[in-house]
Amino acid sequence: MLENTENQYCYKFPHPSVTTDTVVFTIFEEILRLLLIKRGAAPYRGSWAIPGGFLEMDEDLDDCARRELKEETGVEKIHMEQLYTFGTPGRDPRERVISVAYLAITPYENIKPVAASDASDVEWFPLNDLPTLAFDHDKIINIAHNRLKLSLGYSALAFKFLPETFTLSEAQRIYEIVSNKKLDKRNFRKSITNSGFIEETGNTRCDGNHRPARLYRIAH
Amino acid sequence: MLENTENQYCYKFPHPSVTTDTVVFTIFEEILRLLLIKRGAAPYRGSWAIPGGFLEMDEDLDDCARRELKEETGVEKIHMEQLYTFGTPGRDPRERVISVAYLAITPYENIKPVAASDASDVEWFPLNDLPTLAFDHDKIINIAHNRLKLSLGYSALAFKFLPETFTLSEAQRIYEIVSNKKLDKRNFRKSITNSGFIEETGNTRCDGNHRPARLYRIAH
DNA sequence: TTTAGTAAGTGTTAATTATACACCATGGGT
DNA sequence: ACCCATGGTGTATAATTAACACTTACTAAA
Repeated sequence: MLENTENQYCYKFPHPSVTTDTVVFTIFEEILRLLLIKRGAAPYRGSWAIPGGFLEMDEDLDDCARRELKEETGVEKIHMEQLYTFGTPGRDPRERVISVAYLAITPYENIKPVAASDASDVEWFPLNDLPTLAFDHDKIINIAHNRLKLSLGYSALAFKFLPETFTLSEAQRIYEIVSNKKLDKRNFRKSITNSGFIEETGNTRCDGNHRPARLYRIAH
Repeated sequence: MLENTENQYCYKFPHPSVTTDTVVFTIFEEILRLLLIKRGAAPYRGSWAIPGGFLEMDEDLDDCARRELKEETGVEKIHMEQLYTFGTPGRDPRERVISVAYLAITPYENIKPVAASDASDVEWFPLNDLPTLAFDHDKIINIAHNRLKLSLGYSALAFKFLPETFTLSEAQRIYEIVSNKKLDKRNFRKSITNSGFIEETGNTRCDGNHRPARLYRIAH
């Protein structure tokens, strides 16, 4: 950097902007949904987009993703992981923008999104019924969905959709919805209890006119 | 951007630099190695580092990674994929730098690295015997190695170490070296020929006083 | 209090996939 | 012709995955 006078930051070579953008997934009423904001500022003012914004100079990428998500939607304390970085020239009409995309997952009940900052609205949209999106956000969402499906088997990612305690039937529904495949109840329970991902809490919960279900939590 | 006079690029908000850095793997003499450059300029002048450099304003991230690799080492026409983006503040002493890291794989015979540009030297180093590295490049290499091992089973990545045609014994050696496990010859040949990744060329090659080996190539 | 309804919970068998293991084939070199 | 070195092949067992149906425990309504 060469000088800094009256809010001007000058460099010998041009620098791109860096943003983080986050694809937040949840499941509500048996449907995989994601969190979009309505943009309150240009460009794409009034369009729906995934939440995100510009990196500050003293913050780590992960922190930026969390901060922007919280600022625009109020959402915090959520599972987040880095997904992919998008930087094709022209993807933002203002200037060259490199966007580090994140994948986030939350139980629906855990959060109550509230629009603020650059967002004039926030809403959960079914993944299969999305509005037209700003920038290349459709592409980012596509990659996020692929990652989600791929990781299901190899990781405990699915449990990030569930609250702290949950029943095996609830867990099975998550797997079925994300993978879009029906699973066998007995085989599912066998493999999931043998996986070591989860453990019994010792409690049960009854939510209807039927036998109560045992509650589980993520192990350790 | 606000103005641009005499090679000064000014912005209302500070912008980080963006670089790409590439971890290039090969296998030579049964050892997994990676390509390092000796830095010809500050910071870390004289230290070894993975090749990379600053993003230009009109080029895509993938193109930048290829260009920088070619400029510094002469290496081109090589398999590359995006790995992870590193952006912890302070990782570069000059200014805030976001580095999009790439993973590359090449057959040893395909390329002949030659130092140029900011590199005063280029060399293949055994992964298990690396010098002290500039920046956080040890961390990047670590993540690249993990990705490499993880992807071995699920992808055709291993074949990127091999020339266009290769024998099954050569392929097996790649898998053994990367995973660091000895494999059974018959089981390996069964699984690899059933995987659909490769097909016979119809030719054979003889390189010694023994039966000639059938040659294979990546399918399609 | 009996009955009907609902989701929870449980084992066994068959099919597939992964693992372990040893010898003959084919060429070059002497 | 014989030796050497690597290429190439099949089968039997173990482990894993896939398919499949009934009983249990509770609520609510008759």
